[in-house]
Amino acid sequence: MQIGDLSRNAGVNVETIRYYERAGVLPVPARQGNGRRVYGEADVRRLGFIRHARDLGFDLQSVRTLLALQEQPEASCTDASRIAQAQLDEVERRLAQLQSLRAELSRMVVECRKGVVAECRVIEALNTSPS
Amino acid sequence: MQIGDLSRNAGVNVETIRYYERAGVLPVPARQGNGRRVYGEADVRRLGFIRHARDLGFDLQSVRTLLALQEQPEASCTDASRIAQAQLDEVERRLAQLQSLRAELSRMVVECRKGVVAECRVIEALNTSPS
DNA sequence: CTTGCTCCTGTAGTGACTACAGGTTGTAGC
DNA sequence: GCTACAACCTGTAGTCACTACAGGAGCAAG
Repeated sequence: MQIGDLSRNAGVNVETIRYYERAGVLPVPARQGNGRRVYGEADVRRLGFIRHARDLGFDLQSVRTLLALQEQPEASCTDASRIAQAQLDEVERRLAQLQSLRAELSRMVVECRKGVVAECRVIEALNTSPS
Repeated sequence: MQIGDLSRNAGVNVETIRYYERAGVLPVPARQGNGRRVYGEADVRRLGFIRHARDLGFDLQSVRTLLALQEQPEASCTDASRIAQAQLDEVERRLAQLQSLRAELSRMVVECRKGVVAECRVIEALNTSPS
């Protein structure tokens, strides 16, 4: 599989794949005789993981940590647990934040009677200092 | 009021205020004889609006639209509602994914505590998701 | 009159991409 | 074999929303 196939299979831009390699979240792949990158199924899964983690708002450093967690050998279960716990705390924090965002956005949308701007709850909500 | 006061009153970085001016979300202010920017209460409110919108995840283009709408009280607020709804959809999508990640991380931590060598399924947890 | 703060402009750095220039390789049709 | 063209390569620059810093000017207090 070369980079274009990986791109189609994982739904990730070719340029982004090369960027992830430079950023160290994708392993440096083998090359064909002509210099082209060769990938396998594992790379498709890894890319899928990276995209989901990114969509959830984790930065690439956290992605590196999560990937390392995935690759922890049996021996370092304590380490793995500690890393997982830290990520869990972060996820909980992010969940709480998103839930309050949702509450506010949802209130804005529900209360908007789709009338004139003068009575618009969306605009009004933004003019009110955040709770 | 000069830029430092506005910064303190609105809780926004001085550099960010100048950036917002360049970006066209804050109006170009009057200047004192010495070239310093002069602001009024309206700017404090506008900055509050911008920060609140940014905190809710709206990008500056959406902020520009919302600000433009705010200045036309007789216009329809359909646009504002649409922008807010799009943002709400995005937040709900992320919430769903984060909840499945939380479940997986939590399972790993619990299994580690039990002394079981947890088989990490973070990648699977994130690959078997919607969107 | 020096110290120190705030202000000014302009440029560069950040993270995570995205796009493009300019060159090489592989393949398909003639 | 020749030509066209897609897919690949490297390297650099642009995007967004800031943030930081260099280098200089203005002003107030000690």
